Amino acid sequence: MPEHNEELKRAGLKVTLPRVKILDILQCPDNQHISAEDVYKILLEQHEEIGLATVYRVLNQFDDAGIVTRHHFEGGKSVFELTQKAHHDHLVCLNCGKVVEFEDDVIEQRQVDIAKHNKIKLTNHSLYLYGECEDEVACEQYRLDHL
Amino acid sequence: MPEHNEELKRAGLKVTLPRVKILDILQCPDNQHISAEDVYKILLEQHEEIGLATVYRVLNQFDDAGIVTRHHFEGGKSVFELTQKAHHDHLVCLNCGKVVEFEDDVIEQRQVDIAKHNKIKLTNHSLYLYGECEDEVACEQYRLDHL
DNA sequence: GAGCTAATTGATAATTATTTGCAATTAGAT
DNA sequence: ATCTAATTGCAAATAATTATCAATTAGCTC
Ligand SMILES: [Mn+2]
Ligand SMILES: [Mn+2]
Ligand SMILES: [Zn+2]
Ligand SMILES: [Zn+2]
Repeated sequence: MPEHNEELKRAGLKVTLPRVKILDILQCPDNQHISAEDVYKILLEQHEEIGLATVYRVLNQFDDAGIVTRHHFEGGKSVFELTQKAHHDHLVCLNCGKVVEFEDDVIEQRQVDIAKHNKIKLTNHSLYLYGECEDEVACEQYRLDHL
Repeated sequence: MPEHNEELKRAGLKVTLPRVKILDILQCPDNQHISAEDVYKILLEQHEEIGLATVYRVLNQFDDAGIVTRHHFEGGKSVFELTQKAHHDHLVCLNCGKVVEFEDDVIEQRQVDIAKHNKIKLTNHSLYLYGECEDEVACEQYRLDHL
């Protein structure tokens, strides 16, 4: 019933429980910029019997269909987010993992100019700013969780 | 004798054949932005008996010492380059793998402003522009080599 | 609604990139 | 020359992701 189904059909993908559940998870604000492994963990918490291989497969299909966007933050694993209407780039806190999104027309335009200047047809780009946020609590909590 | 030795000693690393050979390879203009695996292949061609694990270890040590800079271009594997005096970002041709370096003060400054605006202490960033260059020959050759 | 078929899934094995453990080897200090 | 911590090679171990394949379904077709 929900509009999820429409999105899947438009992409030529059958409406299956794994796909709907994964879309549900991506939908949740807490889970923006989430890894395949973390999607899988949430499914386990929800007692959904969906295999990790399926999670990877579905996320790849969503990526191909443009439903999600894949990012490569530092850390080696891919993270995904529902594709937004507008392009944006990211600030990532190296201490607590917090991700802040931003858009900057000046940077975007410069990229176009640089590509043109070098006679390269620009197809896409990735820009990640890494740093340390001021949220002491979040940073500390993250450190505890991750070691 | 060469100034390689100085760089290694300054980093508190013993001057060993693997390290010197790997520096030699990184030195070569053809090998800017090279992966560990490719460094290893070149060592094989040179009939140097250096293990792949050593290549990874040495590159990590060089990275820690700031001797090399690690990049994560699309493709999953890390690529390394000798750390340049000046920071720069990269344009990468998705067809032939060619890498073009560029510096843009406007973009750099904007990044600083954006980080400040979001109250994050900027420590580093990665910016990669992907596209298709006009070098038909190189692009075709690359396709043949990689499939 | 039954039947059909290509798409999908789960479990597991396989890959790829990279790291680790460990015994044997050395660079560089004494 | 001696000594020792650093280094290396090789093999085994990890981590992230993909491929294989038999069993299960979503979405027609009648
Ligand atoms: Mn985002
Ligand atoms: Mn470079
Ligand atoms: Zn933080
Ligand atoms: Zn090219």
